[in-house]
Amino acid sequence: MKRVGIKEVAERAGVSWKTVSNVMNNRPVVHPETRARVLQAVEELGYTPNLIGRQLRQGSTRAIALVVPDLHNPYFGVLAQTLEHAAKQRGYTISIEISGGTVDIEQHYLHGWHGRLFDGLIFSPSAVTAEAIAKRTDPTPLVLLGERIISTDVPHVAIDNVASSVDLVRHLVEGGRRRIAFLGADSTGGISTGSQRFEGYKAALRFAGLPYDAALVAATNSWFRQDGYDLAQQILATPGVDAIVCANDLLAVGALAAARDLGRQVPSDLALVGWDNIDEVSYTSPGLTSVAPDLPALAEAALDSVLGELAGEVVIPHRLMERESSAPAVRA
Amino acid sequence: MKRVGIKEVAERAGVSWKTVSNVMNNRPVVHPETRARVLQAVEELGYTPNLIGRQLRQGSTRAIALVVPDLHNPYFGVLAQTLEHAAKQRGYTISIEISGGTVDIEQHYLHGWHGRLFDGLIFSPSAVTAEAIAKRTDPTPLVLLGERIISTDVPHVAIDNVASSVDLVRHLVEGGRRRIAFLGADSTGGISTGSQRFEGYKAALRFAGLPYDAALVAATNSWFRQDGYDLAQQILATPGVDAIVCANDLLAVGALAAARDLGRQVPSDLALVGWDNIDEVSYTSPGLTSVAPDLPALAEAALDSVLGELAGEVVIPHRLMERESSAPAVRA
DNA sequence: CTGAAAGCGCTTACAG
DNA sequence: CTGAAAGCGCTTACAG
Repeated sequence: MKRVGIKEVAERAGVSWKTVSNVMNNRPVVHPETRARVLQAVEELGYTPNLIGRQLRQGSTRAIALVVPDLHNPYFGVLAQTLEHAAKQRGYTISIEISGGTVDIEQHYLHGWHGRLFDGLIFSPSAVTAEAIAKRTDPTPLVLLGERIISTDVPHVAIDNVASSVDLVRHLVEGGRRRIAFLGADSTGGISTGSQRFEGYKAALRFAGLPYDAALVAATNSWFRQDGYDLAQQILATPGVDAIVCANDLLAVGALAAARDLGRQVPSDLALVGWDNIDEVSYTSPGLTSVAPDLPALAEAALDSVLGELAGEVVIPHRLMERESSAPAVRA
Repeated sequence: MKRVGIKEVAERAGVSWKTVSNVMNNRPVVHPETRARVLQAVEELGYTPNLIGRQLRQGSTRAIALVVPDLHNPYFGVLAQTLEHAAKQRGYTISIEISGGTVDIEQHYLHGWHGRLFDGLIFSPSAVTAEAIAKRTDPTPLVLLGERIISTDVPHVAIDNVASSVDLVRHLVEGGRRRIAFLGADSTGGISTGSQRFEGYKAALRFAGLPYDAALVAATNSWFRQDGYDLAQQILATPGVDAIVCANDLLAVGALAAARDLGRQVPSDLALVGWDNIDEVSYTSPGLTSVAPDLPALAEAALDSVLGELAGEVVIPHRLMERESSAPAVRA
């Protein structure tokens, strides 16, 4: 089936192909009757404009790449969908790119090896270092999601990870928890989402007058359910733990399964909390308390930033979604 | 920052830009020394080829769109990632497109209004009708995921939905279940994934000599956790139900929550099973039995089909992942 | 092995 | 309001 081009349409409508272009782009300069003739020809021939030609000429694709590490975490799927919705309002498209958390692929996007296919990059960094980002020469606008990587002046958008962590710990303390563990500290020592949540945890413990105990901290940069399961087993070997702050919901889901297998009751003898508020945590037993980022706000801010309407750092509101997993401990 | 083009590279290397093109495409015709000079110029100038130019010239993007209804279902994220991995081996890219389950957007892709951005379409149909697909004139190769929509000869790739449903029901019967409900029958009456799973359910009941009871069937084409929760409540109002076959895992997760809220014990007085084998069902309490499609096989078949190396219908192997939710009933 | 020309399908000034 | 020309950045034959 031969593809029909703008020339065939012009010929059938008896106009120049420039006029067809004007009609397709809804420019007001076309005589209504001419426009009608053109539209009819378009209809009859089933013409659809070739966007590649337009993109080449305009030097823009009106597509923005969202680079995420892994779609096994449903948070990223929902994030992508929220962004897609917001981008559409502005006449842009979101392209979901999976980095697999590998340095190679992350670099690929950072350094423009994607070949101008995107007008901007919304980047959820995983493996790449701050230096690599700083060395960047590719002019594609970039915004980072999550914590600022130290020493770069790249714009970034995130909730306040320290504050939200403090909120969680205060909530646990108010519920009577005293031996609160942390699962998901950064294992590389950089500034990351995990490290900031860990900072908030330590600050809140201090404020509450609770001792910090390194035995109650498990470090990992792999945040899947199985990691939560394995590390919670480890944490719960220490006696007396009555709560675990998990650096994301997937870890909390895994920790919940571990608690169950160890015969620990949630929430009566163990509280569990996390971040992201993925759909799943409303349906676990018990439901898991989670920090919910304002996803629509995040999407708007990321787009504003990547489209050059906003610079620097943006802090997104968050909300503590309290569920049964952190209900007050039953005091003896 | 001005973008550097192929001409600047050619100039700096002292060759014609055609030679640069030859080097970039790893064509063997270039003198090693010339190639080295070119590569050095590329490096020094930070040149990255503009893929839009190439795509326009070649009439191909080497990108395949995966059109899915909604990324709130984690199955589609994992499917996308599997496809992406498989496509990369073949030098192709996957573009995840979200239809929102709306006819408009589905039509958009089916009828080529995407503007030649994709060399092929892997389509998980949700709202679109068989007629709309049959009326298609756009020449972009198309493969459907899931059940064949009746009366079209478009290639499709799916597990055997009838057989897998029979497998589930037999498993339940062997576990001693006798009043088995079905959640997720097609509410529109067409041929769909839901309708085929429902057919398998009815066939298996008949084979097992169990009566079919319409009161035990809940129809819905919305397959999220909340739908499962609501409809399971409804089904469980009928006394004696000892198992529910849910048309996907999300429905089963919702049904599990409903059972819990109604004080029903899973699996001792109610068994629950589903399809898709999403990660989540290994961590619910109890774990949910699910039909696992062979995702890598599905990805390969979908690519073979859309790239024209395979025609017609492909049936993908599936496996029954037995978990605690369908453990044999304790007989009195 | 390298060079000069043409063309992919559009849009962008510029005339008329 | 419409037309003829040029050009976006590449690759594809075709000569040499």
